[in-house]
Amino acid sequence: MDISSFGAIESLRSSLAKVVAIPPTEWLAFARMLKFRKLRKGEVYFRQGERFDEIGFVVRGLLYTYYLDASGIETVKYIATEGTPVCPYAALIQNRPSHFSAKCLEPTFLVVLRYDDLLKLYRRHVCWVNMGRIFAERLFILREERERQFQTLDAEARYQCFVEVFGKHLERIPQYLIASCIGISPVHLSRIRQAPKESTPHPQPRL
Amino acid sequence: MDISSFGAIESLRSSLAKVVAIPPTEWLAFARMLKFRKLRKGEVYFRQGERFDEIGFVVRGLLYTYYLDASGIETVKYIATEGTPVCPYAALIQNRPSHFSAKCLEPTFLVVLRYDDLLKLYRRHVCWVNMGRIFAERLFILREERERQFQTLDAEARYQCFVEVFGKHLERIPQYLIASCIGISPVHLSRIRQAPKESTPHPQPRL
DNA sequence: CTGCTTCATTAACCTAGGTTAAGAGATCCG
DNA sequence: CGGATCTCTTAACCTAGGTTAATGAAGCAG
Repeated sequence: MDISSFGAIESLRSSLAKVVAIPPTEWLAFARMLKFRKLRKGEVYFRQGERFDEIGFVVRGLLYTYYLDASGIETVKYIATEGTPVCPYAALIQNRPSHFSAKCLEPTFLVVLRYDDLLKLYRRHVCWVNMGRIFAERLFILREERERQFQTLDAEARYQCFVEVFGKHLERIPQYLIASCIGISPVHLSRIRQAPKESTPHPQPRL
Repeated sequence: MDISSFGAIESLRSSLAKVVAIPPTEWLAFARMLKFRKLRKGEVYFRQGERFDEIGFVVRGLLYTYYLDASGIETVKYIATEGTPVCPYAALIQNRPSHFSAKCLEPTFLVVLRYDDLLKLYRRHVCWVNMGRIFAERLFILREERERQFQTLDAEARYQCFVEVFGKHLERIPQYLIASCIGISPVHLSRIRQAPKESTPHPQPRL
């Protein structure tokens, strides 16, 4: 555990405390379970088809998760930014190999909790079960919303949604990965960005 | 509570007992909270844009959930069959109006629990929090899988997935709703069913 | 039985978005 | 500095799937 870990744990503590109240002893037990990972740009954090038993929280850096098809083509599943968890959650729950991979877009620092340890926490104290429930609920909401976008929106509207969510990080993510993430070709995304059909005739960009 | 309710509660009990162990007193408290709904074919169970505070379990019958767009066009979100829950879960969690509606395809009988009561159960006993967590996890897995299908599969492959999940109920669901549910036009679904491009040259249908 | 309505099929035509390919800036590196 | 390598853009062309519309089958009311 290097010196930078302390700040990371503190920031994690304050964001978890907003979700449920955690008694001090529980917090200590939790903090003792945490580990850390430093990953280089381009490094794979976990791999499709393999078992993986960690939940990572992004402290610094940026990752993307992706499906790999039979011919080796990557399809971006989602982007993980600072403050968000990154793990093959469905695979952990079901104790199966992950059906997607995760790779760093930047040098990345993660705080990690083993899934085994999370299960131990569930048995220790209700607060962790509530935490787990609330996290699962939030992930559910995220997935349902994205499902809705794919089912009901066209390419341009999906791009607008992407910008709403990842606007602050747009310049850190290559455009061809954004395209893949919203399910279109990089060529088409370029067209969209070039000539947005003005739905609401939006005000001039302020200088 | 009519006579048919007892069988319904018993079947609910046995399916919940498979998820977590429920102490007898807790089961009683739960059972006392349950209510029942009988809906006619075509009747709307809950409506997009309105608050709704029940979780329904389908005992008998069939419903579909759907988004309604600005021009009044329905897009089928999903199908709820016997033994599955039906509720605007994201809306309940966030205490907001539902962003989709639910309508019966057949005369339907539901066992219902008020969301308020579920929150009370969470405060009563850990078993309910675990139940809530596990339900949220399962719903998450379902939504994530469907998101993946929309992002990575073409129309025909999505139809195959639909058949895998709802095969037993295919004949109860009109084809144009199936088409909408997998995000294609009814015309195209008809084309797919007419001429499936043989991926694996499947064996002759046995007689 | 007849007429009405609802759903599936089929064909003709159309469009959103994919594919391929050819530059043009960047960025990096020797 | 000059070349590689990446990424984005643009244009030409192509295709999966949408739209419209006509026809037919099946259910149902009277």
